[in-house]
Amino acid sequence: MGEKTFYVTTPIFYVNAKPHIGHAYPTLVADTLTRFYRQRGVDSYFLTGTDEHGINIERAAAARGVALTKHVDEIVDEFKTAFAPLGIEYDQWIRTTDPGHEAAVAKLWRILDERGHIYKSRYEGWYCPNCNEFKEVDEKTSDLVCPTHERPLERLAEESYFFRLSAFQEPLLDHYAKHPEFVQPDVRRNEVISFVAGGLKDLSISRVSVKWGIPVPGDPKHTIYVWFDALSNYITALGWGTDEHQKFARYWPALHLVGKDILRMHAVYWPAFLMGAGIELPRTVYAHGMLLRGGQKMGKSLGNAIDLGVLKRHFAPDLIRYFLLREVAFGQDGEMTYEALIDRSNSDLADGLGNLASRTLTMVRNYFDGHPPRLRNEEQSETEDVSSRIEEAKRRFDEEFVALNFSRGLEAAWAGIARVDKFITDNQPWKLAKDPARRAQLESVLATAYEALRHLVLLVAPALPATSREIWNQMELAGDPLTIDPNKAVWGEPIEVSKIDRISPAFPKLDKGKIMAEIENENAAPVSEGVEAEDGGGKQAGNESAGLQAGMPALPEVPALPGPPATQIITIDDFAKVELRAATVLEAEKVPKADKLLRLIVDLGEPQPRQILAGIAQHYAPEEIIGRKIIVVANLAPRKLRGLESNGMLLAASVGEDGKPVLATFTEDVPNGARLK
RNA sequence: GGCGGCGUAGCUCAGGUGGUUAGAGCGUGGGAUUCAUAACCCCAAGGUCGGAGGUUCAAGUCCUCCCGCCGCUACCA
Repeated sequence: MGEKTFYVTTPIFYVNAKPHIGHAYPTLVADTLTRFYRQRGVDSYFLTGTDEHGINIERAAAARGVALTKHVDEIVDEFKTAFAPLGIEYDQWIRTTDPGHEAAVAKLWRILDERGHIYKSRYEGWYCPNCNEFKEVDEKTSDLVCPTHERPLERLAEESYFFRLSAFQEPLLDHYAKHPEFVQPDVRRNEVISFVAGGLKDLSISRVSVKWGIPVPGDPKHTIYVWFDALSNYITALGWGTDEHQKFARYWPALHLVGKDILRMHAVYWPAFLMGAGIELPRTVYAHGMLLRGGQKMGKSLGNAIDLGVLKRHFAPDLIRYFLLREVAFGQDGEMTYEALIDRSNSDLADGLGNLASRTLTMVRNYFDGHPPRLRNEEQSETEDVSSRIEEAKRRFDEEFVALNFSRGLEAAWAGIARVDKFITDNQPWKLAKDPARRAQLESVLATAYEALRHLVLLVAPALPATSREIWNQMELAGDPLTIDPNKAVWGEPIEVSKIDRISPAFPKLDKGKIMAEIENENAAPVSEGVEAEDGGGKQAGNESAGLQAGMPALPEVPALPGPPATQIITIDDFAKVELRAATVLEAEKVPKADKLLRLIVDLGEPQPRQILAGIAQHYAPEEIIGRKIIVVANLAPRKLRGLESNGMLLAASVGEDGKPVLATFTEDVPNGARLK
């Protein structure tokens, strides 16, 4: 290990959703990495936590009729409770409501202000409370819903402080160029560079209409933008900006694990803030992929979410962790299904590592009365290959884990396991055991197998902390495998061992049919356990990047209370302003050079047919829409799109993940121009 | 539309700077074995390496075009 210290962070989780596998994923990875470095003697620190400010939290608490602090406390507890059984051992759980954090964020603000990176202006535009982001939408034509959430946007016209993000375009590009490791994987770096090269606008970093947050220093009617608040956690947690900044000096800069959906905040905004304040940038922002099911993001609306509650009831924590590390290429999207989980468990863990331990220990117990034979220095050309393969596995494992290629690292370890299995089969110790004359050979074979297993268990310990300890104990070895550096374990060195007697499978074989049936039963009759619920609405349930509020769904239904007011209530007068009319499509054609646009000529019962444009070209061919009866918003302000004027908007349902449009129509004949009310 | 990436055995994927019979794991089929969680070990698929051209003595591996996916971004809804 070259590094002197290691500091890893997960996104901090936005407390308006229940914990789910999407939160657990980067957290398990961070935990594994921390164990990996720590096992190798690197001074390591693992930070996770919760993001608790913002308008959404404010509203959710209000909807529940609960005090804000009580509300967030309860949800934080839920997160901690959900993570505990997964074997996650973080060093610190930061909360953005921690007083120390709030003070340090204010300090960061003051520094940026003093250095001239902040100015006061006025913001007018549309805001998505789910993203906590301002959206650029065209109000004349838009539905005014957030493109990622399909939730209504909110109109904001208020005084706001701005961060001079635009001034950091060149410094950022320069940094990306000089530090290719700063944004990973490469694909993501390309995206970030392309985004920044496209020009940066100054960033609104305060809100006056939000109270639940950190006040702007010197201007308390403003509240600091939640992302500014949240991102700062990575340094405030270490005591930056306070008298207690030893950890900051010791551990910064960090490896930030983030979901690819919140990459921009981490790879553009965050380093710009830090540059502005003259603080060293993170070492790496690594964007991991999303967990998929059936090729699609997990989500309740699709009914395909993998549920933490179900996972915990049926599968061991080590298996969940191993699966995510081994099956999913970190940095790429990955499929996660219960079936695949069971298959991995059976083939890799039960038949692989588990069975190797089992057969080795059983023979030691049966042939050597439980006392593992040790290697002798005599000729053992046959075993030399085994030891060199194990060393190779160790070397590759470390190389890949440092590069965050967990899947490949584990592959290397398993190649080592296969080599030992083959060695045992080739040498047939069960036959040697029947011939007293070949006792020495038997000893050599089992000593080699046992020694190889010792090294392999050490190697995989960060990925299988609980079960590696279990196997280690069954091997009757002294100490804790998670505190022994595999690279310092010497082949054949003297070790402390006691008599082996209790042997039991560390990874019992899983009955796929049975487990799948059980899971299906549960899905049919959902068990009410807090941690498993996804949100009630929106398309973005389960899988969004853990935390930092990138599209976290709103709080799930609270018992005995109606759901939070995700939609604005309007009066009948508001509705009356909208003039909906029946119409018939007379002509339709694709608009050149536009992916989604169809140009329609519609009969609204008016003297002249109208031209309207509709963004449905990806789902409706012009010919299949001609002649259809549709519903049009007739009094929408005219709008030019692609140089063509649109005089109205057709109505369509937005269905599914990608908002596929389905045209609204009538089942009975309706004259053109008939008003809907 | 712009930028980036992908498309290799049933499935998931490896295949720096072009060069022997294109690989691995899983699944499947056959064999061998019995120490072990019916596990392990051995053998097998004969895959137009998305399609079409081109460069080259030689191309999954370079170039051009096309098709199909995906991401970011713009436009749009």
